[in-house]
Amino acid sequence: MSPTETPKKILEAAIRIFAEKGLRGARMHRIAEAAGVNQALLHYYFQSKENLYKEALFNAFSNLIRRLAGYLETDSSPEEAFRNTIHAYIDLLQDDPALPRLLVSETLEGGHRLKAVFDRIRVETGITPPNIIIPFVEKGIADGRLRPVDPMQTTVSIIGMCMFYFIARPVIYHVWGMPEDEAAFIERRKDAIVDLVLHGILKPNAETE
Amino acid sequence: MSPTETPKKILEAAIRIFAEKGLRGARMHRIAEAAGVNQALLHYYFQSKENLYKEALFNAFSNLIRRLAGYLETDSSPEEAFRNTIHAYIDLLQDDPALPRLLVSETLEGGHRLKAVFDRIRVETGITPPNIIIPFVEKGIADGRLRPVDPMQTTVSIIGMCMFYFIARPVIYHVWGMPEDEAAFIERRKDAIVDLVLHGILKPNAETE
DNA sequence: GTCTATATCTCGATAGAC
DNA sequence: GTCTATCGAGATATAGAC
Repeated sequence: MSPTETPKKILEAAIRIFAEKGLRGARMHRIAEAAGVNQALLHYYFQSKENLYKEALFNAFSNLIRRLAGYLETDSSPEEAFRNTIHAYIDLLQDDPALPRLLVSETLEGGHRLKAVFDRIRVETGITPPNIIIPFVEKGIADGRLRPVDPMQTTVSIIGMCMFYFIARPVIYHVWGMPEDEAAFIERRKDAIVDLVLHGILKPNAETE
Repeated sequence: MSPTETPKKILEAAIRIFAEKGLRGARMHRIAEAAGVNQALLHYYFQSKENLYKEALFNAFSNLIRRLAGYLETDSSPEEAFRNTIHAYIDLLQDDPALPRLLVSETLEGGHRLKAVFDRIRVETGITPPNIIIPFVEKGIADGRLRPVDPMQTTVSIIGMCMFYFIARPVIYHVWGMPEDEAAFIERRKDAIVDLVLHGILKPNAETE
């Protein structure tokens, strides 16, 4: 295979395995196996497990942030902006189940590596990840279409509702049973979040417009 | 020390360390150290790390569920019921930071042990954990005070908003800075969730009553 | 019941041939 | 660049004295 393919394959396998098992649960020989290469090559290209993990985090998240920022270049109404944001967020998480798992397992480790990753994303792309939503809330309040809610708390609530499903999925399925059709379940999840958020923060007289 | 004290101290230390480091990150000798006992005693009382972990999960969660069920024995208005539930939930998580970390780290491991724990809680206490919220939603809809929302989706949203803060705390603090006063921050978090939920699901004409 | 000492195993990392 | 072979650290678990 072409020489530059090997580190790429290692990185892809690493993202998958780290997402599945977490930093401490992941095994270097499993990553090598998944990438179809020898274990010694992981160290040849990435030196240590720690460093491979950091590279995996950066790759996974810079990808997400870039794609999310693309969805949000819109100056439509608050209704449309929130609907689009929530749909985009859930679609991205659904496309790539590694992301919420990586985020959560790294957060449990203390989050300091994620801090470095966000800083690197900010430097390389100019985007400050969670500040994607806040301007929409502030603008909506200034325009008098949203009630005067706390923009930051609203952001945490929206991201929390979107992510929590992907984090707690095994537990949710155990409690209420595995849905017959998971795609349909996720569509209902989107609608429920959009419904709750719009009724929750739009000014009542603006809701029907 | 009294003989029955030792396993109790081990269990308390185990809950703390497993919550901090996760199953794979936790070290038996650290648990022994935190409990102030010899490492061999962990195996004397609990046989294996796996078994100690299961006992830790059961103890932590049966405690939470019992306390939460206590808060909810009320037949007040939907406004009060939701306010009380959200406040109670966040208070419990704040009192015991181990809980959300245990929940999440176990979910990342696949959640099958948590499944067994929930089953055991149901058998021993008669409570089905997440079904605590659903009856309130159903009753509110039947009474015509809530919009016809999906009770299960609403439950997932509420629990998600409450738990997500405790899961993502290190990341939130990195992005927006550590709050000067965390207790005040958490109070604002409660108010924001109550505000969003009540405006989000109460029937408009019922909101002002 | 509680301790010390140690067996056994697994993993990350590296040396060195090709 | 890629492989085989292996080192050495650190982990769980147990044997056996007290």
